[in-house]
Amino acid sequence: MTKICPTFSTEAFLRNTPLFKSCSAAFFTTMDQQSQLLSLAKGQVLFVNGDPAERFYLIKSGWIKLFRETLDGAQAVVDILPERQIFGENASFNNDLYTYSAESAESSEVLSLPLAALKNELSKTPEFAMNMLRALTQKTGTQDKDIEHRTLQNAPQRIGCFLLRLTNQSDQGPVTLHLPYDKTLIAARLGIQPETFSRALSKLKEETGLKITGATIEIPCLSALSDYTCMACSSQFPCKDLSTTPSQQNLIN
Amino acid sequence: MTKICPTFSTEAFLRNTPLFKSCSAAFFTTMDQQSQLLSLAKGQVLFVNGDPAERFYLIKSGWIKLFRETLDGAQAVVDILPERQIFGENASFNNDLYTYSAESAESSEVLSLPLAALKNELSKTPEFAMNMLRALTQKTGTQDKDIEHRTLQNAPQRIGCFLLRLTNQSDQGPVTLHLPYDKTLIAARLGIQPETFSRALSKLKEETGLKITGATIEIPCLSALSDYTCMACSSQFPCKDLSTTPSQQNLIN
DNA sequence: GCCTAACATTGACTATAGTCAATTCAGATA
DNA sequence: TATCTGAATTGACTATAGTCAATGTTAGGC
Repeated sequence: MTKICPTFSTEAFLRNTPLFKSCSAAFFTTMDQQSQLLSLAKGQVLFVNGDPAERFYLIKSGWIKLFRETLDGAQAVVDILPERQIFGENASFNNDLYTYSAESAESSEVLSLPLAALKNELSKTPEFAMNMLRALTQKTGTQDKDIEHRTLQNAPQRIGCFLLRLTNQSDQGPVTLHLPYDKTLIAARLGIQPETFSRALSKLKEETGLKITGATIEIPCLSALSDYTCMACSSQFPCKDLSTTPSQQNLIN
Repeated sequence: MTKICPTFSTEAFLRNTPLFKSCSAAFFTTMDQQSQLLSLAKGQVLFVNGDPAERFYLIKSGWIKLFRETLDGAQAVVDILPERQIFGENASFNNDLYTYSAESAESSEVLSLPLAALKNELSKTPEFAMNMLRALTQKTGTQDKDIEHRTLQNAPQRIGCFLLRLTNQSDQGPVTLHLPYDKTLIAARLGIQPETFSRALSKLKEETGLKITGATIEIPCLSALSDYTCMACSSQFPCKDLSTTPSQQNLIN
């Protein structure tokens, strides 16, 4: 096993990741032996859409941007993943070709793991396959939500929704939160241009009384924000698809 | 088994549906015994988002619209499914609650089948679980594509893409095709208002030389259409995610 | 602590899509 | 075949977001 950080245990990290909780001992051993821990600078590209795939990835720290781009460089951000999320694994059901491009959105650490062993474990351990089905189902649910929001919500509402999902879903009173990554990146994630994002955030501020200081946002009244935002959503705050546990958890949206 | 049509065999239909090809004999028997064949009029609602779920559905004929709607009635169409597609099955990984609403887009026939038996079979037959994973992976891929298109393509391009995906992907010369369902519904599927759809189709006609007669569309030059349309897509025509077999197949996009 | 590059904001203008209302058209039904 | 209803189109106008260019702002590297 290639370790940049000698005190890090791939096996322990995998065992602590809920998705893998039912995997076999042999799986953990193989993964540990064939893993590589990669340190990525911001902007570093891991693979691009259509590349042949032998490995999938598990995020140890940082943020990974998944995107697709056209010949002339326009790009659509498909997702931005936080730690403990995997990506590239779907290539094993797509003729071993990646279906999107992946780059590091901040300096990040990811584990590179063998795809073949993953697929093997899926076919051998039904409980793991069920967990993977559960994870994938959650993903399609999130995508449905994204499609809905891009159809029904305007830019300020999409931003409001993004903010609400950063809060602890059981919060009542005023909340202060810190944006998890660049505004430009949030904008891209929401399918909005940076300039529009900036103006839309101002609008949202006027409409719902936010207090904004750089990347820190104070929400004096959650219900004012949710009234404005969730008006154009099929689900009301608190969001049904999120747990009421800490906000970081919910970034896995 | 409740049969409206006495000559129809649920078991045979399931056995001929690729997704179920690895299922156990017991599964087919249970499904056959507990199935119901439903005839749905256009506009009939099968279930709504958030309903408790005991059954999933397999389309025998027609088209089923999956959508989500806000309190004030605005709706986002998430997908429109053709025959042999299943839906509602994801509820079994969402606390047995449906994640979208479903209604018949044309007069349709669907098989209603027990969710519990599906979940049981998934956990018992790894090969079936793998097939389901493959199907779900394809679905997330399609959704990624949709998100990309809503981000990067304008209305005429989205329509052009829709048309190209109706063609046999190996076609070269002029193609004549028939729209599979109402223009209003196509518009909704693409996230466009009907009026905008109408104008955008005219624009596409001017730009790429289509000939339009009601729901029949002649494409004199495929490459003119794909040049115009795929310019704003990460993938070039013929679409990588479609087989080169008959067009009906590709509606499962 | 200063400098710099990337990020963020603002202004002015344009492009695109949405809305509302009025017809027109086409397919199903009697 | 006449009628009726929902679908489709068109026009006029509005709303929203995108583009391009200039200018602030800020965090990290030296």
